[in-house]
Order: sequence, then structure tokens, then C-alpha cells
Amino acid sequence: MNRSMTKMIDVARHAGVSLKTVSRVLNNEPHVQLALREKVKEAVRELGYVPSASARSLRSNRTYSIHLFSHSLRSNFVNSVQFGALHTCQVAGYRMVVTMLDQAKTVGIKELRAWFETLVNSGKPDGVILVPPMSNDPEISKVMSEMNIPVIRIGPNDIEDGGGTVTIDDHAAAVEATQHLLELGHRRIAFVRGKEDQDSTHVRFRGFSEALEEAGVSVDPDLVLPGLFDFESGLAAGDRLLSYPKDKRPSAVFAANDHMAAGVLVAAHKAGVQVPDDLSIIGFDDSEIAETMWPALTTVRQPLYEFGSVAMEMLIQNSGKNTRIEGERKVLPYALVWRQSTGPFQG
Amino acid sequence: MNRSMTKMIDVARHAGVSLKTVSRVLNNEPHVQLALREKVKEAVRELGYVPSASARSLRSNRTYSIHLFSHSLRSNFVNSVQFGALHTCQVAGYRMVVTMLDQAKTVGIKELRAWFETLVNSGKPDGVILVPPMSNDPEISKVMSEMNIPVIRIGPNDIEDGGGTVTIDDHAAAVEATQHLLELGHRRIAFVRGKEDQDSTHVRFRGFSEALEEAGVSVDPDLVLPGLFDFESGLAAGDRLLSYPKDKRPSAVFAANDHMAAGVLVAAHKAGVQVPDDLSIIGFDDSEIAETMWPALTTVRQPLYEFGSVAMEMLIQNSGKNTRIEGERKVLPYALVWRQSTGPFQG
DNA sequence: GGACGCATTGACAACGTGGTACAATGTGAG
DNA sequence: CTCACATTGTACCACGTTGTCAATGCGTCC
Repeated sequence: MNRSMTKMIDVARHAGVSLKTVSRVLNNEPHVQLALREKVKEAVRELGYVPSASARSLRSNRTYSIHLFSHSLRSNFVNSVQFGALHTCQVAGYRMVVTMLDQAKTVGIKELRAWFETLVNSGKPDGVILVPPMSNDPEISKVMSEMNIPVIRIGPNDIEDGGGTVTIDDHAAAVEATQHLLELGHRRIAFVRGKEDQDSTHVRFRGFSEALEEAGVSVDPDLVLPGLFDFESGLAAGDRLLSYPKDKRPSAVFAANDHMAAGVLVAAHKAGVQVPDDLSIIGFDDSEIAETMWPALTTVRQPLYEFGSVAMEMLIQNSGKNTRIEGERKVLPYALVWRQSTGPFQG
Repeated sequence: MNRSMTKMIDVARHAGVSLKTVSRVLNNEPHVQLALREKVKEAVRELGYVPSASARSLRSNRTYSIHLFSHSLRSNFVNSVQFGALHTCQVAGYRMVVTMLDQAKTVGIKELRAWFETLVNSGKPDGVILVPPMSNDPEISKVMSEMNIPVIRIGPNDIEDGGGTVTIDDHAAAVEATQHLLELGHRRIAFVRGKEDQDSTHVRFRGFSEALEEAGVSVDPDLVLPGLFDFESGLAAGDRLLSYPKDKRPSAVFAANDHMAAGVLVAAHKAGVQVPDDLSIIGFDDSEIAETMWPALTTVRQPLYEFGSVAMEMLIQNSGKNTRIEGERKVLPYALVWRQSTGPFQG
């Protein structure tokens, strides 16, 4: 600790300037001549000076840290986003703090506010990234905006609320996935929904329905099953679908994410149903799991890493200026990834 | 920001005591009567006071934050550890900062030291958790100990170096996994190694070899394949093993982790080899993937969540006292999880 | 040439907490 | 009654940075 504690005043003395001048150089403030700037920067290099984060944030009310809020880290989605965010974060010299929002503690908006206030006082983040399902929660966004904390929400389809957004076009992606199955000749296509509190569930289902209708195929309610975005609910949905009599069974399944698609795939294996010959399966996300299944899952790739990375970039760009990020909305490209779990309809 | 900025002096006025008394109560110092203590605590509650993290850490050189260092977040292992650590961390009112160590930047010990100094000066963590492969790197541990930062290393089998350790008994676990296969009647058993810079690779292989030898079976070098702890290397190993002529093939495979076991399983599927009838496969870790494969993987469960949780607990307990955590070593229980990928040897 | 504007630089206070030093009180024991 | 000791308060400094404001230098315009 001791040896390495170079302070700003040391840099100032070393460069033969005042404390304030060093501060100006480090913060890229104007009113310092170029020659002096260089001299200071060299002194910083020579001494290996690093500003003290605590002193800085005490004085300036900035923490140089971005919080990632999630319910759980144990999903591929959150994980990939986190990875992208962290990468960008570190390059910019910020810290990334991971915070888990305990659902029990945030039942009401009052508890939510109290919880956030604790968080904020103890070290107000320069920005916050919200992943689903929190990115859909209007109360959370409201509280954050009241506290004047810039927020980027990942994944939501609504445009309304405050803060920035990073998404794909869920609707178009669902349409394209469905058309993929239609083009392969499938007509009886099942859909496994995700969690109902996430609007991508609804948007994807709407895309699915509309694509079917456009192709002159009506949606069979028996082929629309509930799901929770996890493996188990996919497995349950698969078991259910395969328990139907042969003529009632679907020839293809569109699951709202890869974990559920994996569940359907395992259900098929258990039932001795060949994939893709007897049943085509398409997922959504392009999780790691999609590639490690057999057969590998056809899916819609969401740029999860980029979600995190872009969100972080937006926050860091914004940080410093005290403007709130209002309604900025980035829509990133998705891509259909055709692997082995989908194939032509076998009359 | 404004409204919520309650300071210590506000609490003092509200409770009708002096600033110093509040400070004493909050820091659990002696010399305050119980009644007064309660009064202060109530004032804290009423005002929703939260100490300013930056002021606190500026003054006391503690940050109330723990860093988790990893190379990548994209592995089930790191992820689960992170989850456990975060949970415990938040309960204790600490922050968890995730830091990715760029391998390019840490090639030499000099760069490593410079990198850490930046990190430390900008906000010295109260503790650091190292996951593999960093927990095996003696240079990292050395640098941390020079900087007087408490470290908990997760997973290493060596006892030597400074800092605390949280592990399972890798050797015993590998022996047990191998015995499981032996008891099922298998004699030609392959082993897929992990990364060579992680000592669990070596310890697990030693356990495997010793169990075989004890059973009077010698290790066939052709059945020991390299691996990188990832799906692809497992797939390659599986392809290789199944390309052997029938009488040279193993009847069982022990992969040093689940991702590689999943690769072997997919290789079997591709080759039309039935699991477990024609080939038994056992993994290691009990990753999420183990349960989502078909057939579900038999594996050795490592208590990953607990690794993180226990490591965090040790750090937080230690935090405040300035003693370093020396040689504390917690060995947590593992468990053989028998699922569907292993079965009796079919003559 | 003097007044003025503007860019540059510096001196000093302030952020909210923890620590030190000591005074002022209350309380019980010898 | 006195002394020892625990409790509580007062007062101030320190942590390392940024913000405020004044001082300086320099060129420009009347």
C-alpha cells in the first residue's frame, strides 16, 4: 500500500506545476497549454500515478462504476451480456459491479425504492444496465429515473419509458424463424412461450402467429404451450406435445429460447422421436447450449455480447455529462442460424 | 440525489446525540450504553441513513468491496462460483466487483504487478477471490500478498502458497468416479485430460490411474487424451476414441469435466454409438449441461455455489482485522451423481 | 497608454467519514 | 470524600480529490 500511494500532489511537484493543473489535465479540462499537458502526463507515467477512486467519488459524486442488475446470474443470456459489458467497461477504466435484485425484497415499489436508496447512497453508480425481466419493469425504471441515474435496458420491445434501450427486432426475428419452418414444409407448428412478464414472449408469439396467418395457416391453441424460459418447462412442453395422438402432433416446434428448445429435444429423444426427421425444433438466442446438443439446435442468434458491450458504451459516453439518456434506442441485427435440428417436413 | 443524502450529522441531531456517538455505534466500538445504541440505530432506520462508501473508504482505506478475478465469465464453473459469492456478498452489505484479467496484459510478472497496482490504487479491494486457472498461478498470489490483499483461491490442490483455499478433494473424487466405472464392470476406460496449467488436471488423472492400478488394470496410453475443458476438445477426443477398431475402443470414458463429457457424448451420437449401452461416460463438476444432455450425464458434483459463498464468507470475516488469511484451507464435500450416461459393461 | 477581455494558473475550501485528544459528566468502590 | 473508570461530548485534523474564485499574464481595442 504505502510504496505505491502516489498522490496528485506528488505528480504536481514532480512536474513543477500546481495541484489544480494536474487535476485539469487528468480530467481533460480546457485551459491548460499543450506543453504543460504533456509534461504532466509524463510525470504521471513516470510515477505510475493512479487517482484514488474514493477521493474522486467523494468529491465529485461520480463513482466510475456501472452496475449490472439481474435476478440471477445463472442464465446464458445474462451471462453473455455481462461478459460483453465487462469487457467494454474495463477498457474504459470503469469498474463493473454486479448486483442481484432479490425478488423477495422488491415486491412493492416502496421496498424497491428503499433498496435502491441504500444502494445509491452507499455509492451512486454512474449508470445501470437492466437485463430481462427487470428491463420490462416500469417501476424499476421509474425509481432509477427519479434518482437521476442513467439506465440502459436490454431486450424490451416497448418504446415508451425513460432510459436507453438495446434490443433486436424480436417481431421480425420470430417471423423469420417461423418462415424458416414454413419453407421447410411444416404446417402443424407448435410454439412454446416464455415467461409471461417478459414482453419478448408476447412479441415473439405475435410474430409467430402473424407469419402463420400470412401463410394461410391458422394457429392451433393446442399447439401453444406455456413455458418459463428454462430447460424443465421445455421438457414438460415436449412431453405434452409428444403425448398427443400421431395426427394431432406437430411436425415442428418453435421454442421462445434455446433452453426450452433443448428440453423439447430431450423429450423427443426420450420418446424415440427422430430430430429433425420426425420433429424439427428451432430455438432462440443461440446460447452455448445450442451447439452442444445433438443434433445442434437451429436458432435465432441474438448478439448478447454486443448487447452488453453497446449498453456499456452508451453509459460511459453519457457519463460525466449530466444529461439523462432519453429514448435512445439501438436495434442490433439478429441472424437465423441453421443447424441440424430443423429439416424438411417428411409427409 | 439531494433528498436522500442523509449524513451522519443528521442522524446525530435526530437522535439527540453527538456525531462521535453515532460513529461509535455504527462501527461497533465500545463505550456506548445499550439504550443509546438502540436510539441511534432507530434514528438510522427512520432516516434511512446509509454511510457514504466513498467517504468511508477514503478515510479508512477499506472499500467494502470484494473483487472476483477471472479470465472469462463464460464457463459454468466461474459462473456458479460467482453466483454463490455474490449472494453472500450482498447479504453482508459488500459490493462485488467482477474483474477480467486480460491474459495478454499479464504475460510477465512486471506487467501483472503494474496492472494490479492500477487496480489497487484506484480502489483497493478488501479481498480477492481467484478462480482457476488463476488460482494456480503462483505469481498472481505473490503479487497480491505483496500488496497485502487477502486472497482466497478456489480449486487448487497445492497447499504451499499464501492465502486461503477452498476446494474439494480432487484426488478422492477422481478415485471414486473411476471406481464407479470399475464396479460397473468396465476395464478399458479412457481419460480425457483438462488444461495442463491447472493442477486439478494432474490430480484427477493421478486419482484415475491409482484407482485403476489398485484394481489391477493398467493404464493404456492410447486411452489417455488431451483436452482443454471445453466442448470442442471433448468432441475431438470422442471422435478419436470411436475411430479406434472395435477391440481397441474403450467401454467407458472419464472426462475431467462435464463440457468435455458432453463432447464425447455428442461424438457417440454422431457415430451411432449407444450411451450407456455401448459406451459409458462420466463427467466432472455437475454443470447445468449435465442435466440437459440426453442421456443425462453421470458426474461428480462440485459444490460450486458453496465455493463462492464460503470464499466470500472467509474474506468478509477477515476484513477489518488486518491479519492476512494464511493457509486456511476448507475442503468441501463432493458427491457422485449417478444419472443415465453410465451403465454396466455389456460383454 | 490604459482599460478590457480572455486564457492560463494557482491558493484554498469542501466533500463525509474515522481517528485522536481531551474535557465533562456520571457512578461505584475503597 | 476521593479516586478510578466508564460514558458521552467537543473540537479538530486527515484522507485525496474537485470546485470556486482570485491572481496573473498577454494581447487587443479604443
